[in-house]
Amino acid sequence: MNQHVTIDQMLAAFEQAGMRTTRPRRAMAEQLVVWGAAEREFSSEDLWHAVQEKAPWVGRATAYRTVQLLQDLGFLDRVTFADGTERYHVVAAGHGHHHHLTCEVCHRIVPVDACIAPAAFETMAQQSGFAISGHRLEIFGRCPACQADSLR
Amino acid sequence: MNQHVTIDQMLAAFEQAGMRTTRPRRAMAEQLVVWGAAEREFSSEDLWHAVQEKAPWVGRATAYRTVQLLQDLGFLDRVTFADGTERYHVVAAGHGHHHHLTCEVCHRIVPVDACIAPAAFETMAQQSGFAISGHRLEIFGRCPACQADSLR
DNA sequence: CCACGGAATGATACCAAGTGTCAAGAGCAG
DNA sequence: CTGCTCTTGACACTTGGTATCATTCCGTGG
Repeated sequence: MNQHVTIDQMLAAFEQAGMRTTRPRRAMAEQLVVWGAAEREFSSEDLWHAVQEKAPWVGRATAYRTVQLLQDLGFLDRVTFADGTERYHVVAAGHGHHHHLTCEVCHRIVPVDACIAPAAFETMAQQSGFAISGHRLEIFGRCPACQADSLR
Repeated sequence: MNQHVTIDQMLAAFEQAGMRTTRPRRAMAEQLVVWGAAEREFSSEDLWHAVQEKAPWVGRATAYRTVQLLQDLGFLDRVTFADGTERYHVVAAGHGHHHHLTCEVCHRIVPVDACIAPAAFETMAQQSGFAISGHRLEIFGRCPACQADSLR
């Protein structure tokens, strides 16, 4: 469990979705695997810049399109930080429903399993009449390293 | 309870915070009270446009500044919708900690009291070592009216 | 009632992030 | 290899928000 995603998995997902495995997509998958292993978060713009160092011919629009795509395919998670910025990170393979605890200083991300009780959803659905389809939970804090830093 | 905010309350809050009750702020407070009563959500840009009809001399920057300010003062809540857009709405007076259930079609907002159990925060704090400082929970669904619409 | 100091404003320029368009390029099936 | 079509790259454009700064106008103290 908590295995990091491989390039082959991403490319296979493209094929399976009836999409082509093109050179730009391979280049970006490579970069994302690296960032996934390092558990680093990034914006679409970041991805574009990083990929350009290895493959300068990749266009900006393509980077944005690919991030959108990989998000839809479930390889990327959009995470909101305490300062309101939104970035992405590579979701670990075989990781089910979870949310994110993020450091408001260094932006480190820790997945957490905690969530609202299903019964609570049931209750609010009945009280409001809504058909509930999804939710997002973001938890903010300061990671151990940044707590230590602020004491100095 | 669940009383809507009045213009006087907003202006009093400005004074109490050592800020001036200027003409633009009055104009925006008026608009916000209307939207608050109608439980309508809006962006900073929306506010600017709306206020301009009554007070064309109000500048864009001022609208943005005022929204930021009122958010800090606790009169406005930032709400995230299912499509990822972020907008504001006037928080009802005397309403404590709560989250939002939003309609993914018409953007209607319903406040809900449900939240994570304090014990769960305790657990994740201990497991991760983080000092937890805050959180955001957004719940998405389809309101009764929009469910009915989609059947037609 | 007036005058003054500084907060607040409005105009404008600017910036970052993301989208739409479309001709050209390149997977992949046959 | 060939051709169809998905995908791309370039770039103009839009949107949403911020920085700057001279000018305005609150609100206090006289």
